[in-house]
Amino acid sequence: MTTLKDLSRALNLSVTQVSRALNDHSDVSEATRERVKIAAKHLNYQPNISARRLVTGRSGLVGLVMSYMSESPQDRQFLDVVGGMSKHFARAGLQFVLHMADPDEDEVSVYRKLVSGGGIDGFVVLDPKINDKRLAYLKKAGVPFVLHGRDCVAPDYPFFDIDNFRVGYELTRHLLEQGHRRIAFLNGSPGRTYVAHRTDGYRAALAEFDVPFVPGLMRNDQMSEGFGIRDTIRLMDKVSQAPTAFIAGNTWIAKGIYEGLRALGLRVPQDVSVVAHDDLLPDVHAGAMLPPLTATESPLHLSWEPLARFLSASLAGTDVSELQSLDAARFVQRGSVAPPVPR
Amino acid sequence: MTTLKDLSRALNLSVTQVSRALNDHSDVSEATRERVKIAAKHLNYQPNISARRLVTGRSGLVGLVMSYMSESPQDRQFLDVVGGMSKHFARAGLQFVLHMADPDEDEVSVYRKLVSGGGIDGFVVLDPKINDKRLAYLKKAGVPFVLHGRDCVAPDYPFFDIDNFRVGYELTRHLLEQGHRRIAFLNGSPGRTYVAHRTDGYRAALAEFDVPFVPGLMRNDQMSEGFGIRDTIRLMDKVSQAPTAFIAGNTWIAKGIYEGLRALGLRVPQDVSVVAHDDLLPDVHAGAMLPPLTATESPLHLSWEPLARFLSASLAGTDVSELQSLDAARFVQRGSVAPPVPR
DNA sequence: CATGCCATCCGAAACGTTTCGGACAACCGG
DNA sequence: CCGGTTGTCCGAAACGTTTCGGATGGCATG
Repeated sequence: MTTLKDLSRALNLSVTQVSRALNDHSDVSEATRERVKIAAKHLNYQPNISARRLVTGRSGLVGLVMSYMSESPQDRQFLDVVGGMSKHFARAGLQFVLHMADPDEDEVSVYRKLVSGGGIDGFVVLDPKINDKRLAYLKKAGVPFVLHGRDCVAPDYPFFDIDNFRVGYELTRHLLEQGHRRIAFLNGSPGRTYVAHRTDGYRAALAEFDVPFVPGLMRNDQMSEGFGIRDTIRLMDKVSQAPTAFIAGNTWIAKGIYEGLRALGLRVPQDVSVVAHDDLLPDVHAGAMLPPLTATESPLHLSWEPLARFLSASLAGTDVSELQSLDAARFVQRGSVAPPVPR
Repeated sequence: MTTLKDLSRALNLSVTQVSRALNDHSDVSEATRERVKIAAKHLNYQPNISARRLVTGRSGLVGLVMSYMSESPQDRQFLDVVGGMSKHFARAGLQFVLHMADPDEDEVSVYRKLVSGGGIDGFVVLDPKINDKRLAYLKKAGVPFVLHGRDCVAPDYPFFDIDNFRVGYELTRHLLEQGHRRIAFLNGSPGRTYVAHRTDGYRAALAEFDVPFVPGLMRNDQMSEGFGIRDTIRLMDKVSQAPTAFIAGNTWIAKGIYEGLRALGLRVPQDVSVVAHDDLLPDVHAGAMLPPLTATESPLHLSWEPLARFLSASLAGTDVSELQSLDAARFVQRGSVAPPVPR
């Protein structure tokens, strides 16, 4: 293993200057900086993390904590999430530590342990809940993190999110404009912030059209095809109050809705309209469904790069204001919406 | 943060003795050991792992390098693999670093880079190829690793493998005993060691029954349903030389074979017999197929725990001989095999 | 020519731990 | 009483990095 001392010997420089050259400090001439960097590459020098961490507070390690819920539909996104993060952190020179927590272990204590004993510089936090305990801890402890999603409208930490209020609003409004008044929303798991944001958008659009909010039309469950099938049938069974249109939280749910409706002998969009939010997941394409599904779309796989970038920049001291991104989903009209049939 | 120095001051002892007391070394009296441990707990002492790692040369980090092949069917195992590893390493007090390599980057150089910083203590290596360059490098560099699979019959490194020779042998032999003589084998990707081992078992069984090996009946491709469908149809199309039985490398392939045969109007097992190796993957259950699939079974998800255990034990200095495990797959007879129909 | 400034460099300390080599006393057998 | 053993202890070095405080020489300014 090559150390700074080896380099300094080889270059006839002090250890100090070599270190400063490699870390792009100010008081080292351009010529020697070049010389040092070339030699470092040539001798295949890699800084010793432990030594660096001992003297600075930093380890060059970033973490992602997940809890293992076997067989949940999210699992299919897992490669995308973890692979994407890892790849981008590797490029930023950070090592990506994946910690799979025991499901019965307290979430916060996992973070605490990793911070105090494991020396992890910062975290990527996914899937925020309302009043998220992890966020509360990380904020209080002053540990850097980046969030996929948001806690509130204007947080003071780095985040990457899409405008889920608008997603809810636009999908609902589109249906309202076509004349629908009983609109069911098969949303995601309760307690998630993005689900709440979409609900807010939904209610805002209803309010604009003076349509009362009917709690029974808002369904919350883990996003899956099964949820779509089940709740479609349950909702359509209440004949007199059955919805004329459905909003699906993602394309898996939408696929379930399609199947549920087909099972009931109903056609999309002639009998019932359907719209969805489309994360552009690898396995279900809204445009390839029959009929093609009208949706707001926003590729989930584009999240990992900015998340990784934001966290490494945050560790490097970049101001929070530059590390916040709120994307708007794109509304794509296809063939799954028609005016409601009168009953 | 309390350090050893703080403790030594408070206890009126040397730093050395405090360290030795806490680490249960021999030459410290029982009395002071107690005294030290109580004080440590009282002052809430946490050893600084960076300092410890600096002096011991260990980082406490273990790595898994994967290359990102988007959309390959392996992706569905990814959560299982990575999640399982992470969980078990966390229990062993090791941090699990996942490195997603750029597909165009040289495999070996990735390892070299990770090793040379004193960064990573050891690796888990998956999916060994014949003449695997990663193994060659790790062996030469003296970096600890554990392999899922084997290089050769009796390697000198820790590994966890199942007896793939026997898998090939038993499945083939079972079909031979039922009278089959033209047996197709839809195996895995070429170049993998386990694929070669299964092929060897297949050939050994054929030889015992004096059945010549027909190269055209051995098909190698990435394990997927599509492979099963395609090659079943291609093989059955050569009417006069069509196989009377199929061996599938895993249950995805088997599912493809079932579908291919159904598409051709052929029944299992009346017209064609099928057997497979079953990794007990989460999404396709051999016993739940129609007809239930006769298979050798060996749960893949039981691999991760021993792999993690072997690697951490290897790092702790346990002898290699105790860190090698070769499991036999269990042969389960179900309803997918019948004697061949005479043509 | 004296002064100050700038660019470039270096020695040494520091981070907190483990461990090597030795010190000191007490005790034992001869 | 002596040599050796045993049970406790300690000082100091080492791990590889960053960084503080200064050192040196060249150059322009007055």
